[in-house]
Amino acid sequence: MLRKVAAAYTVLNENRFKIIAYENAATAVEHSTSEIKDLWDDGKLATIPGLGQSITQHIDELFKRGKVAHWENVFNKVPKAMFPLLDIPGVGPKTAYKLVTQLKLKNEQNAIEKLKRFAIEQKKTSLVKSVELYEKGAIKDNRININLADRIAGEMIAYLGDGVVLGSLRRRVATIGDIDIAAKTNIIDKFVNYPHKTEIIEQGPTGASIRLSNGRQVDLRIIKPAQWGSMMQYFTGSKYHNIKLRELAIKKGLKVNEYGISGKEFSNEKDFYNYLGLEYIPPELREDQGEFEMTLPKLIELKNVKGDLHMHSSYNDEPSHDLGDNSMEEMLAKAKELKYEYIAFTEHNPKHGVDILAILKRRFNYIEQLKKSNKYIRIINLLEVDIPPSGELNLPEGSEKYLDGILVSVHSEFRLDKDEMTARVLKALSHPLARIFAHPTSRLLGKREGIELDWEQIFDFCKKNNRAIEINAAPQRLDLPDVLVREAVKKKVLLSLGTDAHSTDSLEMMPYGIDVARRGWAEKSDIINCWNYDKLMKWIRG
DNA sequence: GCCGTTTTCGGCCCGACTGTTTTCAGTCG
Repeated sequence: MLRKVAAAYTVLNENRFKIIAYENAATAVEHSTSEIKDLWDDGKLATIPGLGQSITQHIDELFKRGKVAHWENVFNKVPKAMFPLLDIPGVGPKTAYKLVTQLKLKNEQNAIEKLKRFAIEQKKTSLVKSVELYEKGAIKDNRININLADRIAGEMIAYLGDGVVLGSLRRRVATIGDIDIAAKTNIIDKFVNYPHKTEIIEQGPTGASIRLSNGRQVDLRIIKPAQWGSMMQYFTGSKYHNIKLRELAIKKGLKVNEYGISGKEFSNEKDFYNYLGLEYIPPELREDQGEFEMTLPKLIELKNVKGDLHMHSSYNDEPSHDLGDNSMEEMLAKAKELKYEYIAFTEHNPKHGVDILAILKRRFNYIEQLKKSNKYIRIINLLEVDIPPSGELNLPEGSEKYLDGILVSVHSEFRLDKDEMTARVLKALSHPLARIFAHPTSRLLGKREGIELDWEQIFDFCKKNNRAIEINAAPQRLDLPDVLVREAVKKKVLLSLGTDAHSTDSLEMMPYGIDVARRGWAEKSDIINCWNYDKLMKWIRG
């Protein structure tokens, strides 16, 4: 709605800063950690920067009456059929309006279809191309998980023999659109002849863009060494970080662009930031989320992690869900390779209708044996237990004899409403063995939205009752999401890192969890896996 | 329309690319 207002205002030649204000408001809503409706319920709408008095009032009206009189007025002044056209790349409000008027498009439903016919008839090739791009779904929701982007970028750089990644991939965002690569040597010819290329999108003296056979767009920029710092900074973004940076520069009487600061060039990023009176800001923090105003954290690093607290071996405890591919012994050998001090086995809980206590006892004995035969890695005996809708865990009295503690997590009935879901999770977390809330939103990137929870309640409960919340490092999960990690860190809620590995290979996914932790401003003191074994066990045993 | 450690008034990022009703508006990142 906010974007629609901005578009309509653009057509109506409203004050351009009012238009920007609406766009900023839309972005603020999209980036909010809470559903806007929930904030409204709690009367906290105005706490979101970018929503001022006027827009807050309009949103209030929207939730109370289902529509906003002022916005309806604005929409009525422009043709409805222009709005769907805005999804076409290269088509903004002005172009959409022009097209709709020219073609006398009346309704929203078939506007794009009619437009395409017109474009073909009039031989407007670039417009036809744009519509086709739109139809291919190349516009939105075409992001890939970060591990796939890493692989594509890695293969490309290996092929080129030069280059570093920029953009969202360098900021370690969970999902990636285009892949940006920068190089100091001119390798454009080699780049556009990449074997997996299907199309050269554009090619010029300072860079090129190609599309790969998997549909991914890769951009290459050749950067002069003297301008490496400012160019890296500019192309790493984020957009909002850069805008804030330039505003700050203006206040200091300086002008920032990708070539430098007021004409001065920078060969590295640190000097660039320092020149503006700022310390170097790690790429993961460049989202205009307080990195300019606040003292920067000493971010957690991979080497701080002393163990993995979520993994599934092939040990058969007759679980409700899948087993892992590798034995406990194989997982231990891999953990040794990763130089861990300890790991936790966290197979799924035994299913209904089996003798759970007998199974847990057998597993306990097996692990005790394993502890004796393996000298390098300390073993923690946990279990990942399903949270059913009732919140009642399928774990009989006496289980505590055979477990150090449990992770709890949601694996079914993802669509309960927020209050029911929160009650469900809090009930499970109240279980005396519960220590870690694993993959808390249960999202699967690009496949399944996360569950709805009252995060403030969950965080407060965990803080008060000494429960940890997991950052699941599996690249298809990355759950807790970074924005919620930030909230948890602000509230000093303990966090736990786990790969949720089902094989020895996936134990290597820990760096993706570190990325999320860093994007959430986590320091090593926020993460329980950075404790040594004794301290951790003391915490687990309560 | 939003916002504030110089401001409650007077600012609001910057440049590349595209197309063409040809020198600038529109769109994008």
